[in-house]
Amino acid sequence: MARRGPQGGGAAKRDRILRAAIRIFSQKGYFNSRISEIARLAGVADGTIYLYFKNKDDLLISLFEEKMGEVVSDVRARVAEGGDALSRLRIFIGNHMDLLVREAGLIEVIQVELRQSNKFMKEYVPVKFLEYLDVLGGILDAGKLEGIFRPDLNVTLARRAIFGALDEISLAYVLSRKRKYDPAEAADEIYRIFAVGLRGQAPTMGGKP
Amino acid sequence: MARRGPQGGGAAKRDRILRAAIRIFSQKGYFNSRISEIARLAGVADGTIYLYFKNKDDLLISLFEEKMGEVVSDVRARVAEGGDALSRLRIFIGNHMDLLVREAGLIEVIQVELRQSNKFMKEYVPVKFLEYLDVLGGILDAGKLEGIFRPDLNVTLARRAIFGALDEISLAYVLSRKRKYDPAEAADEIYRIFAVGLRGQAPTMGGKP
Amino acid sequence: MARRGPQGGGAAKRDRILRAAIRIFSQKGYFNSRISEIARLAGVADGTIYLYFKNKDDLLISLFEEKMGEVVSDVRARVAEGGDALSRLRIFIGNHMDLLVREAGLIEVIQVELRQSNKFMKEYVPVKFLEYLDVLGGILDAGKLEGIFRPDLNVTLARRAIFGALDEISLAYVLSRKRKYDPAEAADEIYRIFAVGLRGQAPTMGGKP
Amino acid sequence: MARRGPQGGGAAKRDRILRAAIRIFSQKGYFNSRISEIARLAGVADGTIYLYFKNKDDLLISLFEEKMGEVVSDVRARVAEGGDALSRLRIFIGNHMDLLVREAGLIEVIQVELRQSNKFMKEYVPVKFLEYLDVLGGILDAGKLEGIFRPDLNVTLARRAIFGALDEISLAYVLSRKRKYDPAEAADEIYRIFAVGLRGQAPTMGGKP
DNA sequence: TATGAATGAGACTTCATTCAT
DNA sequence: GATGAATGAAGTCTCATTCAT
Repeated sequence: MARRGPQGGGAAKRDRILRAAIRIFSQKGYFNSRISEIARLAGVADGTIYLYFKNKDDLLISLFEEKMGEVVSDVRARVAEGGDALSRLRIFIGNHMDLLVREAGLIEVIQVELRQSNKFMKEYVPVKFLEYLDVLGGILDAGKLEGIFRPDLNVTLARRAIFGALDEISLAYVLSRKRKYDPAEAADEIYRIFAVGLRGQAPTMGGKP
Repeated sequence: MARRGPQGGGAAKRDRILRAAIRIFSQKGYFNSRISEIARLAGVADGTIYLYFKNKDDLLISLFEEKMGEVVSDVRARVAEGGDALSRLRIFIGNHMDLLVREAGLIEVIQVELRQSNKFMKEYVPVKFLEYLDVLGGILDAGKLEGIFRPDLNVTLARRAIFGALDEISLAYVLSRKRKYDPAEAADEIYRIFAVGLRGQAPTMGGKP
Repeated sequence: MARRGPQGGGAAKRDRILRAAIRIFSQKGYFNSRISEIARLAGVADGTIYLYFKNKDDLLISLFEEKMGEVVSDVRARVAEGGDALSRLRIFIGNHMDLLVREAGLIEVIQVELRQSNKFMKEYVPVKFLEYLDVLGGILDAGKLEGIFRPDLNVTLARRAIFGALDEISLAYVLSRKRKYDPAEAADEIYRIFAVGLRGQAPTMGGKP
Repeated sequence: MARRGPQGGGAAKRDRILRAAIRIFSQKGYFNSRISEIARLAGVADGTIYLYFKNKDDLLISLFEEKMGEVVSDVRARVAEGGDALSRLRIFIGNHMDLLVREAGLIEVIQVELRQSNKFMKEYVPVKFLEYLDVLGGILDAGKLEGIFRPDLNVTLARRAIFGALDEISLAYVLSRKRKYDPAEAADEIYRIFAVGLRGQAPTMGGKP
């Protein structure tokens, strides 16, 4: 998040580089992306990238943190507009699926690369991602207090489950060329499942359990 | 030294290479793994790997397909033991979380690399992964017929949602050194959420919707 | 007329750059020194250096010639104060070792970089260095005329030998952190060796020659 | 000195690389030499160099230590042939000047690069160079015991002085295209100076001291 | 089959130098 | 004159893959 490199007018150039990186990383993946390609797309010389970012890793991480930071701020504001926990959950889910359209490249990078980075970049903690999860956790906690979700709900697990569901569906959407379903409809279905699922008791099973 | 037959000895060697690849890929990721390191761990020469696999990509894909194939066969057999859709869903979920313990390395590779590969390896269709999803889809379809899940449930989406939830929780488990929760307990919680969530109608929201 | 760069106020800036270059070159060596680092230490912009010097090579050579020029003028004046060749040799040697203290950085640069430059910079002739050697050669020539040194002394070789001895001892002094010996004492010892050595006949050897 | 890289047949290749490095380094200097150029001259691929040496630095240092090691062994054997300290000093000096002819490239590299490396390569101690100085120190110590050199001679300084004289004259020889003097004659002159200089008392100076 | 030394294309990154302001 | 952001050529080193043994 630290602004390295030239100030002022440079900010626009820095942003051009970040956008180019999103585009290239999302198309080819981090390891298959070439700095020279990002530079070309950003309309700068290769070396210029190193005025704004320490190295290729730093470019990826800056992209995560800064762009994800914007996403987090945005979803926070949107969720705050909601009423009870259910309506806020609805907003959160709807917003997530909507991001697929609004911020396609960024989402693709995050989905594919965040896992790699999480696991293989030493010393990298995905702060902004954890904040995003916290927004969801806050909704679930509130829902328990409001009596909307069952009191013994494991929020830590549940928020991961919801995020995982959203993320997987996003990925399927992103990967399939055919775009079989509509993100808004998908948001509805996911909401229905969790709105009910977080509230009630499990039914009894039939047959050999 | 008496040489083993080409089949027997070779098959064992091939498997040693695959196991070594799982170990190294899961620790460092595909792009950070070196063929020479896999060879060393497998106890063969670098060149030997190319007698069994076309190239590094092929090693990863073979690993996906073959090992994932075993996982699919296994879960099919286990699920067949169940009674109604709910009990089979319970088995599926329990089995998935249990894989984290039984097949730790493999799961880590699949979680992290499958996304990359899905997106960036030309011409690769993750057949076995889709079969795994089909097992889940079969359970959901049956549940609808059995009247356990609501009739308008979008199975295509729901199976992705369930898989995503399981996968994300697995990932969190794998990434956290602390192992905050028990896979079996996590399986219970996930089951409760979906068993209920797949059945009922969404409640009405309060506040600004 | 021959003056490069800006006039007046510029001269001070030019000197700041030269001093900074001495400091950086002496610490890191020519090839490991960065123009940007010299600029920072001199308190000017990178580009400013190119207003006063043609390029990095020119900066090094200017440094050699100008600073070495001062050293030569200075030693000439000091030597002129001496009486016979021996006393002038003593002054020359004492002055050289004293330079280690008075002009530490410059000496380090000359010792280490002059060799490189001598050999690898096309078209560079270290004029001032040769003048420095000439001062020494003049003393030896005079000594021969005065009958203090033996008449068949090869002055060309001897002046190199004396310079080499002084230079090597200076280098050892500069390189060792411990500063094992005192430059003034070292000057005494060197003087003793050469004062005697330049005069007499070699003794006969014993054993297998 | 540690033998890295392939064994056996590789030793010849390793040596080809070292010889090529000596040639290129001596012609252009370390920093102006390209790995690709050394590889070409050695008749190997660029990457092959890295099978035998860790990096470019390691190539230079290996060259110093291994080749200098041979020089030290050799001079030790030659000096042991001598009788008293004077005759051994004569051998040492003669051998040093003779190296200029026998091992021209190596000597050039050592003269020019050792200074750089001494000063700027962290953690590098020129062990073999110090051993070479020790051979000279041993001769001087013996000479004092034999009563050939004066008893208050500072051996640490004197051996540096002798080495410096030899080194500087070698450098001048190497640098001058014209080859003004003969190494053997130069050896004679240097020997005469030190054989006398190390023995006697300094004469008194005339004039202003 | 198995080996592993050798290959060489190509990536990241640095940094002297330029030039619009 | 002074600046310093921008340039882009070029070098070191890596590593998947090959092939002679």
